[in-house]
Amino acid sequence: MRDAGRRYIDERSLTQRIYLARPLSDDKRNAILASAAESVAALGMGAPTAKIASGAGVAEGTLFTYFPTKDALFNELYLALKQEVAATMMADYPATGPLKVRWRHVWDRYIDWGAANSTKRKAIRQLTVSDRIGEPFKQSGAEAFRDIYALMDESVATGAMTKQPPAFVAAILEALAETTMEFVAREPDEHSRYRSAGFEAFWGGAFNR
Amino acid sequence: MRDAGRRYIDERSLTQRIYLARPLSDDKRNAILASAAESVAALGMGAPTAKIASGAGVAEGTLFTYFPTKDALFNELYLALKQEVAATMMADYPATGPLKVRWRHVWDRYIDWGAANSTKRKAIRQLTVSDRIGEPFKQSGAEAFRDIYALMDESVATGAMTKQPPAFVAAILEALAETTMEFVAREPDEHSRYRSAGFEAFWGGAFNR
Amino acid sequence: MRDAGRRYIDERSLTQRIYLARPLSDDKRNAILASAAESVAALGMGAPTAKIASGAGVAEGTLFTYFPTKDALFNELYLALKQEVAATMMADYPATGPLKVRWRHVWDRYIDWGAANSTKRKAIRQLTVSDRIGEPFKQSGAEAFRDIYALMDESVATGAMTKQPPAFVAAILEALAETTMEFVAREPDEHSRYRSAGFEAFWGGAFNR
Amino acid sequence: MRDAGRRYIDERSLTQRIYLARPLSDDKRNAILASAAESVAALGMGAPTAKIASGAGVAEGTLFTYFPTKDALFNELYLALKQEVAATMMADYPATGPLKVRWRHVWDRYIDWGAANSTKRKAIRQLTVSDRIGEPFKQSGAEAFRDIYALMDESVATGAMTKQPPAFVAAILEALAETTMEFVAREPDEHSRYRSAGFEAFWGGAFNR
DNA sequence: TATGAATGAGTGTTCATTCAT
DNA sequence: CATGAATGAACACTCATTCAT
Repeated sequence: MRDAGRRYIDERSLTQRIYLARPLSDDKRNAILASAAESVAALGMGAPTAKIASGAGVAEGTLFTYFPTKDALFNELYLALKQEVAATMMADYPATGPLKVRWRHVWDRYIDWGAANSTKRKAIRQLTVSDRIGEPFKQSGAEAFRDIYALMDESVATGAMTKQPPAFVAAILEALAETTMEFVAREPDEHSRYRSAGFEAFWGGAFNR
Repeated sequence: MRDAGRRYIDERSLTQRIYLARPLSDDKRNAILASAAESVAALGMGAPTAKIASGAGVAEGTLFTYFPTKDALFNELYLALKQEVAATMMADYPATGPLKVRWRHVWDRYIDWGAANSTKRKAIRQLTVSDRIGEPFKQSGAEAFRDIYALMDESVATGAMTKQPPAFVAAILEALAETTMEFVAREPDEHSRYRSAGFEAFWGGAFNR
Repeated sequence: MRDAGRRYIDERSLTQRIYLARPLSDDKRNAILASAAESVAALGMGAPTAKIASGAGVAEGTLFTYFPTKDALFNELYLALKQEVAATMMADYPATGPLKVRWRHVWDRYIDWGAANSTKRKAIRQLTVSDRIGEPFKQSGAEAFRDIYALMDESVATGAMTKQPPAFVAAILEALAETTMEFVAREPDEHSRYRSAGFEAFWGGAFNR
Repeated sequence: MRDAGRRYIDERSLTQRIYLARPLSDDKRNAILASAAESVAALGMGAPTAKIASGAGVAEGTLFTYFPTKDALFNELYLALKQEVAATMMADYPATGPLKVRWRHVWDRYIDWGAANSTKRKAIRQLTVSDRIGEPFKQSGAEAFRDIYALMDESVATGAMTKQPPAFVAAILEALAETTMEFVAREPDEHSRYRSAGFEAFWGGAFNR
C-alpha cells in the first residue's frame, strides 16, 4: 500500500536529517505539526486527526500523506518541539564566561520560551507522559538536550551532582523548569521572580555543596 | 471515608418494617479504584471503563453504580491516590528533631512509595496532566500536602525559599521527587543513591544559601 | 420463578375484574400507574422503569412485584386510562332525551376530561401508537367504548353512518375528539368554541345527510 | 432539495487544481431515509441507527455522515414524508371545477397514498407523536399542507367551519384521513367504501350545515 | 497529490430485570 | 413483601484509516 516509512525515518541521522527529493509541501507539513500542537495542548492525546487536519487547513486524508499514522505525527511533533526548545535555549549562548552565567542564560531562555509558548509547553507535556513516544524518538529528543550539557561538560564535574549522570542533572533542570513555568503561567506578573527563584533552586541544588 | 454500612442495620422502628437491600460494598468500590489505577497507568485516560470494570471483577454496569461517570471515577481516584501519598509521607513522622531530618523522612517515604507503587505513580501522573480533574478535587488533593508543609512551617521561613509561597516549595519537592522516582524505576539498584541525590538537590536548592 | 400472571389476568372478566385475596397494596399499584402515565407522557415509551418507580415513591424492584414486565405495566395503564375515559364520558349520562343531546353530553365530557388531564391524554396517545399494547388489551379498551355506543344503538341506525360499522363511528369520534383536545390545549381560552366546533364536525359528518 | 453533485465538477480554474473527493450520494441519503421509515414504522423511535444503516446498505458510521444525529435524521424524515404526502395530494389537482370535487381529489389521493404506503404512514405517525420533531420542522411540514388549503381558500369561507382557523380544518382532515386509512389497512377489500364514508364524514362535518 | 466519503471497531452510558438482603 | 445493588446486552456516536475520485 503506502510506503509508510518513506520519508519518515532517515537512516543517516535523526538530529540532522536530510530531506530527499520530495514533492510534499513543507508548509503543509508544518501547518499540520502546528495544528497538532494546539490540538494536543487543548485535548490531550485524544485529539482527533480530523480536527488537527482542519486546524491546519488541509483535508482529513492529507494528514496521512504527510504522516502515515497518528502516532507517527505525534512522535515527529515531540521531536520537533524538543528541538525547538533546545535551539531556543542555545541561541546567543555565551560560550565563554562564568559557569553560572551560562547556565542562567540557558535557564532564562527556557523559562521565557515556556511563558511565550504555553500551548507548545502543554503539548510537550502531554506527549511526554503519553507512553506513545517511541524510544528512538525519546532518545533523539534527549540528545538535543544532552548536546547542551555537553557544551558545559566541565560544570558537571563540579558540585553536588558530581557523581550523578548528566541525564539526571538534565532531568532535574527540566523538572524544575517545568514547575517554574507552571507558576509563571499562573502568575505572569511574577515572571521574573519565579524565574530567578527556580534558577536558584536548580543552582543551589545541583552545584552547591 | 465512605461508611457504606451506615443504613445497613435498621433500628428505627419495630412496627414499621423498613426493608433493606444489599448495601454498596466498599470492597467493590476499592477494587474499581485499584483497577482504574492500573488501567490508567497502562493505557492513560483512554482506558476503557469496560476494562476497568472487568479488572475489578465487576460487571460493566456496576462501575456506574459506584461512580456516576468515568470522570467522576478518575477524580475520586486522583483524590484517593493523593491522600494515600500524603498519609504515607506522614507515617511515623518525627515531630521533633532537626528540620533536615524531618524533611528527609518525608522525602524518603515519598520516594519509597513511588518505587513500591510504580503503577499508582504512573496513574497519578496521567491524572495530573489530564485536565479532567476538577478544581475542587485538585484543591482537596493539594490540601493533603499543605497539611504536611504546615507541620514544618518554620522551615519555610529559612533559606533560599524564604520569599516564595509554600505552594512553590511543595511543587518543587514534587517535581524533584517525581524525577527521582523515574530514575529509581529505571535503575532499581541505584535506589538509595538517587534518593539521596534527589534529596540533596531539594535541600540544597530550597534551603541553602 | 415468579408467577407473573398470578393476578395480572383474571379469567372471568376484563371489564369487571374481581380481585382475589391479595396482599399487594392498591395504593402502591395505583401510584405506579399514575407515575407511569406521567413518565410516558413526558418521555414516551422509553420512560425508564426506574423513573416510574421513583415517581411512585417505591423502589425499582417493587415495580416488578406489581407488574411482571414493563410491557405489562403499559398494557394495564392503557386499559386503566381507557376505562377512566369511558367512565367519565358516561357519568350523569342522560339516558333519555334527544339523540344529539346525548351525544353532545358524551362529547363534552370527553373534551373536558382531555383538557383537565393533558398528561393522561398524552400518555394514552403514546401507548396507542406504540404497538406494544397487546390485542387483548386493545380489545378490552375498545369494549369500554363500544359499551357506550351500544347504549345509543339506535342512533347509528340513522344518518350518514348508517352503513358503517359502529367501530368506525367510534374511531371517528375519537379522532375528532383528539384533534379538538389538541387545539383546546394550545388555546385554552377557546376551549368551548373548539369543543362546539369539533362536535358539529362530528355530528354533521356522522349523522347528517 | 439537496444538490449533492453541486461541487462535483470543478470548472473554476485550470492553473490552481482543485481536488475533489467522492461527493455525498443522494442515493445513499435516500436509502437511509427509506430504511429509517421502515425501521421507525416497525420499531418506533427506538429503532437502532445500526439497523437503519444496515437496512440502507451502508455502514453504521455512514449514517452519521449524512445526518449528524439520530434526531436530525428523524426530523428530515418527517419533513420528507410530509412533503411527499403533500405532493401526492396535489398531483393532477383539478384547479377548476366544483369545490367538493377538488376536495375529493385531494382526499382520495391521500387515502390511496396511505393504503399503498402503510410503512410510511406508520412512520409519520410515530414521528408526529414523538415530541422529537423540532418546531421548525413541524412548521415546514405544516406549510406543505397549508399550501394546499390556500389553493382552496374560498372553500374555507363556506359552511360549518367558517369561523374556524384553517389549521383546524386541516387537522380534522388529517385525523379523519388517518382513521380512514387505518380501516382501509385492516379491511383492504373495503378500500373504496371506507374512502367514501370517510370523505362524507369530512365533507358533512366541515362544510354542510 | 489532495480530497473527503466510507468504514466498522470501540466507547461511555442506560436500563429492564434479577436476586441477595 | 420491599429494597436497591448487580448485571450485561444494547445503543448513539466517534474516529483512525482507506480509497475512489
